[in-house]
Amino acid sequence: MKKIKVLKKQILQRKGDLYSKSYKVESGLLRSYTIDEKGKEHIFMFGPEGWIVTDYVSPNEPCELYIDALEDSVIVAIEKTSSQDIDLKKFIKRIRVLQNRVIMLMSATASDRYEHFISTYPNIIQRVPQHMIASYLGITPEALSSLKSQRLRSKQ
Amino acid sequence: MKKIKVLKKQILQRKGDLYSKSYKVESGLLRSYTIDEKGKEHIFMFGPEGWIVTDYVSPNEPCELYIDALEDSVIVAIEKTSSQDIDLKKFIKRIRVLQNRVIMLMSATASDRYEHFISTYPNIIQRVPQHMIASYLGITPEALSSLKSQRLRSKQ
DNA sequence: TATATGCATTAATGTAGATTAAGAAATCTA
DNA sequence: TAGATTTCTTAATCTACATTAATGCATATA
Repeated sequence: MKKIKVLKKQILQRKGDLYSKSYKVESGLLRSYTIDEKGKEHIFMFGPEGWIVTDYVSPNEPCELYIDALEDSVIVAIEKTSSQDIDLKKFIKRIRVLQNRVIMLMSATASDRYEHFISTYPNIIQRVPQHMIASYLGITPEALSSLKSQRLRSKQ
Repeated sequence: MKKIKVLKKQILQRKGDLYSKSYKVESGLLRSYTIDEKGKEHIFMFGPEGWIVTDYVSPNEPCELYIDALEDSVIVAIEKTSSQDIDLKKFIKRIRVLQNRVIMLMSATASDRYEHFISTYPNIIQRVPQHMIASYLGITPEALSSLKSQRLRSKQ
């Protein structure tokens, strides 16, 4: 149970790393993401205070995701092998989130996905740049920008 | 451990059901899917022989997915509460599959997703109608059809 | 303080895939 | 066997979002 201070932009884990850990966020904000063949980043998850950010791979498999800090943060690194923290309900919850994400990507418009995002994670929006929200939603920053101004216009 | 015979089109589980089980496929083919607000089906998973098809919700939560049989099948229903079958590696594997699906939906074209599908599940293609493959890929049957003929043309 | 770098917005143009519609082929069912 | 139903294909049109590019602003760095 070691508490670690990390600075904004610090990378905790890279794709391909072995012996990856889980990171419990005490304060600050982490994210996990991939980089595709075209060099484009795709954000999987934002991890604010209280969340656990991890790449769900078995302890000794090479990991799939990058994890870095979006703000200066204090985190606790947890060994994946220590079984006391393997909470099956967390796994199930994560699967449901991912299932839901797949449904959203297949059936909802970018606009719907944005509405869903701001109602689910209202506190995240102020803390991360727009292009990262776009990356999470699976659209370009430009598309998000015009989507937002349409939204404003239609509300007033 | 009860072995059940189910006929094609038989529904094993509906969204909202409580006390859902896991289904191990001995022979035949199952699928899990959702129906969105517009009434459109989205297939999550095809489950041929040897696979376990389940909705990853906690034993007593209402489930999210429909599960039905695409072929006459023989299956074994497994209680979720029986902890002997809770294999963490299976959960992790499922999460990775879903993670990968999210990446694919966000970064790959329909054509890339189709190529990926046929190389990952080559045996499924002959067994299910095209519109279900399309549903799995997140495109319309028409889009899949034209995509296939383009593919043929470019190969010969 | 000046200059570079990152970020958000807007507009024009392009394109993947949706929608609609119609017809042919295959499969089911009476 | 005949009609109904499901499946697949093709083609025309439409639209959501990508791409490209230009501009303004904020933040970082020398």
